[in-house]
Amino acid sequence: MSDFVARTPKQLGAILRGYRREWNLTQQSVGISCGLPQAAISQIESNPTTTSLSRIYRILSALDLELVIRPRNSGDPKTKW
Amino acid sequence: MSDFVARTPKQLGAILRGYRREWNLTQQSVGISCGLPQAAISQIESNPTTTSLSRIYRILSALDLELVIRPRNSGDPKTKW
DNA sequence: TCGATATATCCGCTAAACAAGATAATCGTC
DNA sequence: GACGATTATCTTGTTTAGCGGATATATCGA
Repeated sequence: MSDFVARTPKQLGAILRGYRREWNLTQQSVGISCGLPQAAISQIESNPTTTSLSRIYRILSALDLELVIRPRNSGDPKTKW
Repeated sequence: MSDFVARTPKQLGAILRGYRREWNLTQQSVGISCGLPQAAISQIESNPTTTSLSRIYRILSALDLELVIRPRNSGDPKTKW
């Protein structure tokens, strides 16, 4: 659990939304804790394609999340080394 | 190995650069394979703070990488569940 | 050290993100 | 259905990323 691959910006937005709801936070409260307006949180959760990295990172820290980069086949048991 | 936490945009850029070099690719070739000018790759590798997610994703796919979101304490052995 | 390759930085222009504020739509609950 | 709370969608003005294209500055090998 608690390890989500975000293969597209939209998936990333959905993941952020999922974590926010898991913590029972509103877009407003998340926005306040990371200095973004509620409208921005809404937009980012639905489609952050054109959003800047800085905004993403602000939300990540507000939700106490981290971002990991790894090769695509990392999760495939057949190609573990 | 091959699992890097990008705690800041700059770290993310450094990780992308590391992977590119591991594959022995130039900024130009990466740029061509993902439709970005070489200058953009350079800028993103050094400090992608203000870069859009779409650009990041384009590079990720060019380098065959994926992005994972997880709680901050995920890597701490003491707090595994 | 020289030459070639690779990387960094600069130009003007356009399109679009961003900020602030307001409002509209939606959801859950009674 | 009505209400409050939450989320989505506008508006206007300002800032800045992104694009193309070119050029400078490393960096590396011979």
